Amino acid sequence: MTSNRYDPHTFPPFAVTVDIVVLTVDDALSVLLVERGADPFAGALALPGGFVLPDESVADAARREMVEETGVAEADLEGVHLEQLATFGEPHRDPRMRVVSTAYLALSPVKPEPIPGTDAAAAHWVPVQEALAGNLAFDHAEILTAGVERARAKLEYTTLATSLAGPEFTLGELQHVYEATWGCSLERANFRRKVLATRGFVAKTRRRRVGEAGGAPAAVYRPGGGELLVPPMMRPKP
Amino acid sequence: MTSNRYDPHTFPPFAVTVDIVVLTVDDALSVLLVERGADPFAGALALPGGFVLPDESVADAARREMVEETGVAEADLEGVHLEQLATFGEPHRDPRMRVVSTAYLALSPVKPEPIPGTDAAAAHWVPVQEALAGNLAFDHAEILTAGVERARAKLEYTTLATSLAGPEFTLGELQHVYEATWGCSLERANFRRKVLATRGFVAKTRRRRVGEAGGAPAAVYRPGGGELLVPPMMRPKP
DNA sequence: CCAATAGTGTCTATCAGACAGTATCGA
DNA sequence: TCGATACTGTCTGATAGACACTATTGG
Repeated sequence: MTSNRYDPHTFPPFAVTVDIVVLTVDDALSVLLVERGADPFAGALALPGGFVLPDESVADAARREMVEETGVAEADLEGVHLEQLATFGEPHRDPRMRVVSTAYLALSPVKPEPIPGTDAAAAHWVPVQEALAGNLAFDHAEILTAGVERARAKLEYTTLATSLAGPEFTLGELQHVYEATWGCSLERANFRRKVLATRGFVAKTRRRRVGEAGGAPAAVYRPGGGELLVPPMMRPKP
Repeated sequence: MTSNRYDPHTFPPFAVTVDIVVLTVDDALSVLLVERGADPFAGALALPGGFVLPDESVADAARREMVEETGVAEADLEGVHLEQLATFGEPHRDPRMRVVSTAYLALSPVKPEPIPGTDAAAAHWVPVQEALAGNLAFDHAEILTAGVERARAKLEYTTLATSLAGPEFTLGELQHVYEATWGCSLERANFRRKVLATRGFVAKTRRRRVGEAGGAPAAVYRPGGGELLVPPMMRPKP
């Protein structure tokens, strides 16, 4: 290790930012995007994010931006799963300067309403498919793709779908989270068997709920406390 | 998005580095560490790494450090699997200045010999268990733990074990890679059945090889080209 | 009544765990 | 010969896929 390589006086200066892929399941899997006001990419859609502050950890910056830019109430952050996704560090990914950005993945059961008068006012939900078909700013299409892939993979071997389904949900809703995220349909009976047979996946409440389209009232469940799904939920081929 | 947040003239400057967790399987799962010459942590063991240069991507920096600090010949990099692990950005992880480090995970089939007269001269292989029991510099114990966890998980659902077993290997050697990485023993017959039944995992060569401890000559295999293992290789509980 | 959703039961193919048994090397 | 490793075969239990059937709601 040559000495100059760690010399604090000669280090090459970088800007470090966080970008957040906030996903939720409505009808389709959707991502929260903000409209850029200034160049470059003025008017284009971008992931919410911003600079890491000098005395703040990268993870703290991600949590702060969640509150500032997405309108998630600080109290609601409890129910939102937030994890580090990957770091993007191509030299010219931002045309103005050298910026290294650490992307985070957030899975939110609710759709926080953009709050007028705040940074979050420019935010709105866009179906992922639509977002990737349009032109996102910077390399945010690549980041979004990585986020969606991570979410899809994690539904296989963790109980994270319960984070997307909300604090309370029916098995039908939980199945819809899987189907919207994976973009395929699952056998109802087999899905139920798998979920109920996996210890710690879901916990039954005493209540039942009637869906919007009628049908028999469904039992209401809560997340079961477990984290891992072994063996994993199988994902169909096509 | 407030305008000052992206003002190139007011951004908080950070140093960005890469740290590399190079793993190989000898008798035990081992990691390449370098002895630090200067404070802080002078004399302590650390992961190889260094600054990202101003015109270099973070991934390129990782590849460059692999060559400069680990003694892997540039040509041998072909056979080494290198992937981004995670980014560590606590404010005081380096006591001298604000450093954000992106960790990479490298899986190498060979043990590159430290080359005298280069940065790699200070490098040597240490069993992972031993490395974690000692005192690594900075937050490198945390980074190493993350690397080992990633490697263990990836052996389950990818064919990456073939990267650790080398360009050519016997099924016994491949099984040893799993056992050393997971720290458990597997049923020989079931392991063989799983590996051979998975398309694209291994490809048979015409040759056979006799092991060090005698025994019948084993068929020699090459990596089979596939990436994913579906369904995954099951990992025993204890 | 019908449409739609919730919930249950069952048959079958697949696959992992366990273990027995044979074959082939070096010493 | 023995010890060690390579390789094959088989039984069993667990589980996923497919599908049929019943139950309960709203309209």
